[in-house]
Amino acid sequence: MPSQDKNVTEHLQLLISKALNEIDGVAGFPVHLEHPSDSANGDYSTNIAMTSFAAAKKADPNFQFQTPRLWAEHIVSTILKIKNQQNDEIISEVKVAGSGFINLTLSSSFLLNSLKRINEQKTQDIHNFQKGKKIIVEFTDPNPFKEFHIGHLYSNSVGETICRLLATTGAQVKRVCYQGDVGMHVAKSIWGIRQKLQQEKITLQHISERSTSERVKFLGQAYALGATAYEQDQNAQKEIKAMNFMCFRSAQDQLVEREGWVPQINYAQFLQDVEISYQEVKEIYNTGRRWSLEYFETMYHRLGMKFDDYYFESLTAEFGVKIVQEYLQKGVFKESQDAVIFPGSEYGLHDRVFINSLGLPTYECKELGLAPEKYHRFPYDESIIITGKEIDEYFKVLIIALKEIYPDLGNKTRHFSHGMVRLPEGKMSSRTGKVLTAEWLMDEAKQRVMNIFTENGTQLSEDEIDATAEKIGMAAIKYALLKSNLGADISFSFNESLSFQGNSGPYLQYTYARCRSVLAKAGEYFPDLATAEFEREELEVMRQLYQFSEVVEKAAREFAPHRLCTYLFNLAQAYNALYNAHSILGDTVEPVKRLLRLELTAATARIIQQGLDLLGIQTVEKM
RNA sequence: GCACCCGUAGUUCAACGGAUAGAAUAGAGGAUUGCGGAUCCUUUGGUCCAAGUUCGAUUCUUGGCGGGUGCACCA
Repeated sequence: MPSQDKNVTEHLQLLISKALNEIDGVAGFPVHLEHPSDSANGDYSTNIAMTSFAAAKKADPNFQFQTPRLWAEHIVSTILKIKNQQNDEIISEVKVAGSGFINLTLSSSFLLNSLKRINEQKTQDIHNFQKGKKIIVEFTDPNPFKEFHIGHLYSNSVGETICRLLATTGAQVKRVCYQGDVGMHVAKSIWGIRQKLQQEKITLQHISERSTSERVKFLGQAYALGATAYEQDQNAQKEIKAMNFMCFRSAQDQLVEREGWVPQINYAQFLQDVEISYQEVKEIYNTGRRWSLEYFETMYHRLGMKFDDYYFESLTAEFGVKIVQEYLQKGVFKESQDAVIFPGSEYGLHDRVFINSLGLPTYECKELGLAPEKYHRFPYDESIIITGKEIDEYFKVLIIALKEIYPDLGNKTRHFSHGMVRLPEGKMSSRTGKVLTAEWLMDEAKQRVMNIFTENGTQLSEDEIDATAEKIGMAAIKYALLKSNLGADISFSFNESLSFQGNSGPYLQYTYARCRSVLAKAGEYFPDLATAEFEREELEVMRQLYQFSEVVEKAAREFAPHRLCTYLFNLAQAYNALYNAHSILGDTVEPVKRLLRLELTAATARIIQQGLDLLGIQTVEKM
């Protein structure tokens, strides 16, 4: 007897393969199984008869089957023969349908067994096909001194889910965040801070005493001030450029002090006739940077995740410059118009600047320094980088360059991108100040939940309301971000994304809470499932339940969290339909049915909880 | 102009080359003297266009049309 339901799909594939081996001309033919969209066509379906028809006809001169359908009948009879030989009780029916599909229906004993199994285990087993594999995943990547906006929230939600999916397949996952703590955006902020301190006649110390979000608000205003001045005031522009060099230098100084690093760039040359005090800029820089990073931590905490390590551009800049200079000598890079470029056009892509004409590293150069540094700290088997899709083109060039320099690291690196967060009002911009911050969105979602509590009533006590509203609001946001395919843009209209009806995070939480409520009312019971005739709604729930581990594995393999969302929603729908059609605890319900339905309720709750957890979403017992 | 991504109900999204293209939402109509009505049921409505490959194309190829993003010293 084969293992019951460790992996049904593989078991069925094996069964069909055995049958094919007994038929001339199709031995070893790949068997493809799928779940028919209409359950009237069974639980599994294979198109093997259609795909192998031509080959079988060619291989056998005495081929006697006129159509794929007749050919399918022949395969089915062989499958049934094997099934009887090995006393297979997993499938109850195998038959031909349509133009030659072979449909397989799972037996009720199999379905009952998998139901039982789900409820016996605290967490469901997922095939650990990546056991021991070390995977480093970079995501979110907000820039210190700037807003943590909803694009970062999107990247964070996607990244965290990917990490959880990879971990559940056995991988050892390292979550890392890479942050742009140097560059013009930082210099603009510093200029703005200095200006504001002078205007408002206050010191950094005064701001330090304010709350984290107050400080961040201050930084945001400072950036806006600096950005505007940069465009309108030539003198300010000159000062900002100087401050930029000072920031780089400050980071370099630290590296020199800490590990005796040999400076790669002489920043002093850019600072000869500058009147601004390096010490002053350095202090503003270090303080503002710290405020920002502290603020980001509060965001990660609220999002329910934690990074294992952080990388900064100030560091990778130095590393990158060293690498580029070394490989310029070796001919990987070229000089062009006083800059150092990677000739991507020779690889069918486009050229990119790695060191600009002033001798400063660009983002590309820094990223090149990042790869070996990541490997140095965590010798990975695979490196995943998740970003918005606006840098797709650039990443293609970067990975080619990486492969030229460190073939091993280059081959281990994969870039995944998600779409843009589109708003009805147009694209987000930090310059026009029309940024939607993650914090604002999370507060807004929470407030909407509070409003629903007020309107519809709630079963929660006063002191539970706040924490629960937070969980439901977060569920609404994360689910809205994760439920569709990663490639396309997300349209973020509030009424759609924060709707708590239909295909939403709160719908799943509601279903979970409903299940828990039923189980609490049922009190203690002893599962003793007996095979009986199933109602249609009961059958539909069971047909969803056994697929959980399969769906999770697929979502992990394909980096497609939306598959898990779709699955959980289908399960919840099937359960709610059962709930509405049949009584569970009513007096007239037969004991056998009561037990079955309670087991279905318990399993649904478990699967929803585990599934939502993989999406980084918490369940609530009451709402 | 060139490159990449994307065109599916009014809207937001599914569909590993498979069967009658599924959901949600909006619209219309309904359901509880019961376990949570943030639920459920019924109904209206769709593959941008044209060729090609295939037993079979929303999916693959080519060409249009439409949208997004990017195209050297920002990240």
